[in-house]
Amino acid sequence: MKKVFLKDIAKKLNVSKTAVSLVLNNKGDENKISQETQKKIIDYAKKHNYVPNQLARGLSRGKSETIGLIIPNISDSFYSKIAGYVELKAKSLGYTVLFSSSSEDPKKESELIRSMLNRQVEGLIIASTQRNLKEIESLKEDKFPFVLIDRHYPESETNYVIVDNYNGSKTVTEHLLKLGRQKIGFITLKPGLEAIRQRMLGYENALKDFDIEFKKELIKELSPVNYEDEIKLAVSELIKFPNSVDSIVFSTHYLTSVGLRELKRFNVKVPQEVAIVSFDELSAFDLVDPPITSVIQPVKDISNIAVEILINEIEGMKESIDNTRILDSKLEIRKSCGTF
Amino acid sequence: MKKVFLKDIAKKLNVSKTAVSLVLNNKGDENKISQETQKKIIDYAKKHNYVPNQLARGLSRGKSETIGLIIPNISDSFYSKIAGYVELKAKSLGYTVLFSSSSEDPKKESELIRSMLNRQVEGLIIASTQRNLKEIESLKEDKFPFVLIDRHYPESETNYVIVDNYNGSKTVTEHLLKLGRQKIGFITLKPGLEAIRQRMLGYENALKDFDIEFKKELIKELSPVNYEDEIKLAVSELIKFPNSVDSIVFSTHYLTSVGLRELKRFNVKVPQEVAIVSFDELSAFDLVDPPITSVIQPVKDISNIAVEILINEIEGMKESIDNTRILDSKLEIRKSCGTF
DNA sequence: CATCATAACTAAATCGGTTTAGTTATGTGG
DNA sequence: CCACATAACTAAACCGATTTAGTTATGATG
Repeated sequence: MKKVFLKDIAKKLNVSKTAVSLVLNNKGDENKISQETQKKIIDYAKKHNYVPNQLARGLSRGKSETIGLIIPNISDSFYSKIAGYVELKAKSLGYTVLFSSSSEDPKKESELIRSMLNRQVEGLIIASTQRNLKEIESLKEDKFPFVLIDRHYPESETNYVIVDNYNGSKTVTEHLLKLGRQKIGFITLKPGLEAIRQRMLGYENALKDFDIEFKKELIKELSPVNYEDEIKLAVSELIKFPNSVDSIVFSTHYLTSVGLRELKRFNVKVPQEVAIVSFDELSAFDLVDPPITSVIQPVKDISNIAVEILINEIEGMKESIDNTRILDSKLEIRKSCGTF
Repeated sequence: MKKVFLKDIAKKLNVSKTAVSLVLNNKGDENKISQETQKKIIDYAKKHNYVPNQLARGLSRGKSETIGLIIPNISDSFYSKIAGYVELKAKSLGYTVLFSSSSEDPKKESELIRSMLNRQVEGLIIASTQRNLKEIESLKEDKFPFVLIDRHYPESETNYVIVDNYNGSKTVTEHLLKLGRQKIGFITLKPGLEAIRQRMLGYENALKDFDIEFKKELIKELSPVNYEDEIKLAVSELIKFPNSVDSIVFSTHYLTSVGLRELKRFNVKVPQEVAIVSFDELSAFDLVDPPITSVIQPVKDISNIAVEILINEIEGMKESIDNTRILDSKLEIRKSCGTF
């Protein structure tokens, strides 16, 4: 089964490449190609399974019907869900998605942005490392369509779709406080990320509202590079004297998993001795022992809205929709923080 | 910051496009471009941040340094992990990966294959719906490089990397038998997939080896489209009289999650009343109540080997490595099947 | 009947690279 | 000093589409 090209069709049917191209791009009518000719072309193309070479198409049109999605890590369930929904939504609007993982490395991220631009993507959705302000600003300058998700640059005015990290974190911390917990630890990544900073702030202000003294020792900030090890130390320090926390807030699902594994290894009873809650969840968190109270992020909404904003902008319907969104998260109460 | 093109560089430096192209592709020496000229070009390109347009490059070379990965669903943690490892490995070998999800739809899958070919991918890694034999055969005919992963077409001779589903399933079933379980249910998807068929066969033969009568009623085959609902019925039928199973083998991690959720809703004690085991696991399965005994698939190996085979073939080092692999899975024993 | 509009097309430029098949200038051996 | 090799380049074709700026034939209009 040989590949057919535009010129093959043209030659076989004794028409010009132009005619074939126009017809197959649904521009036959507006260019007054006769119905017979159109039918002839379409039939032939169908019969021979013609599909245009996207590279040639993209090159000559300067377009590609493709958007890029840059995320820190496709293996992380949070981002893989986003990728799934973005792909679905984009496809429904006629776009293909190019994924790539930055591995939380700003340099790689900026390479990816460039590489995607070379591939003529028409827009980008980026869950940024948040250490590429320059690159982002330059996209903005070039008026290149993009939407930040999950993480944004508060110092720069861009499209973004994020969740309300502050309130999500505050709410879940308050939940612990209402249940009578007083010594609440907080395990998080070093706040290079605004999202993480907001989660920390939410935690702090919840304490404040309950007139509980904020203690620096109860906050454990892990370096993003090898937190696997650090978290073990962090957990053990929190549960021991003099900290002896009665509960821990974990700022990502991954930290929660690893942390809980540690708590179990130390034979700490959860939630009796130490209650835990998680910002963001894993699909099995309701099955875990104990089921983990989590702040659930509206993954589907984030994805859909981001794609909508982006394609809206690509297709030039300026300003027609709200292009900065802060979505609410949902507190799913389970047994890991005890009950009323 | 304006984009620079090849011809801009050529014009500015008073050399030909050819020279620039050759030099930037590391073919300066073999084409006897003088060192000065080379340096001049390289310096200018670096200073002005030149990056070649991949579409143009791909179009003219008929290559793209890109491979395609087609999986059923990027949101599924099994496939998202594969995607992550494939991306990593491919990048380390100089290739970019184009992902896409087929949603388990053969028609979509065959569209994706075509669409990827149009994008000039140089090879494909496919976790096929296994209902596209024709498409696969035609790839083979065209001598287009591809590797099947996770699912292969036993009736067709191709490259593939899969796990030993039969033995994995047999082993885990035997494990239940050794623990004295006798009425073992099996919940699976309708075996359109060879992998699933093998898992079922493993289960059956384990029973046979233990002289336990194989009962059709204990096997529940769900339709892949709305198993969410069907599984609830399946679980309830299995645990009730006259089936009253003492254990269940779930054939995918997703079925395990949903199934366990159902068991809990029925207040069935796991593993005391019904032991469960899972083929394939979720990252939190060790934290679940009870921790779930699982057959763990070597996701990283699958990915790495598939990429190696593929790129080996793309780069024409024919036959130098073994191109059909059946990898062993690992039985991770946890508490969901009771203990010795 | 000359003019103009319109229908129905097409030739050729273009996108931004790669690659083939030269060309020119210089040096070397006989 | 001529023939030839070699170094150091370059013009132009090409990849497979899209798109601009025409062209031709026909029919209507005044």
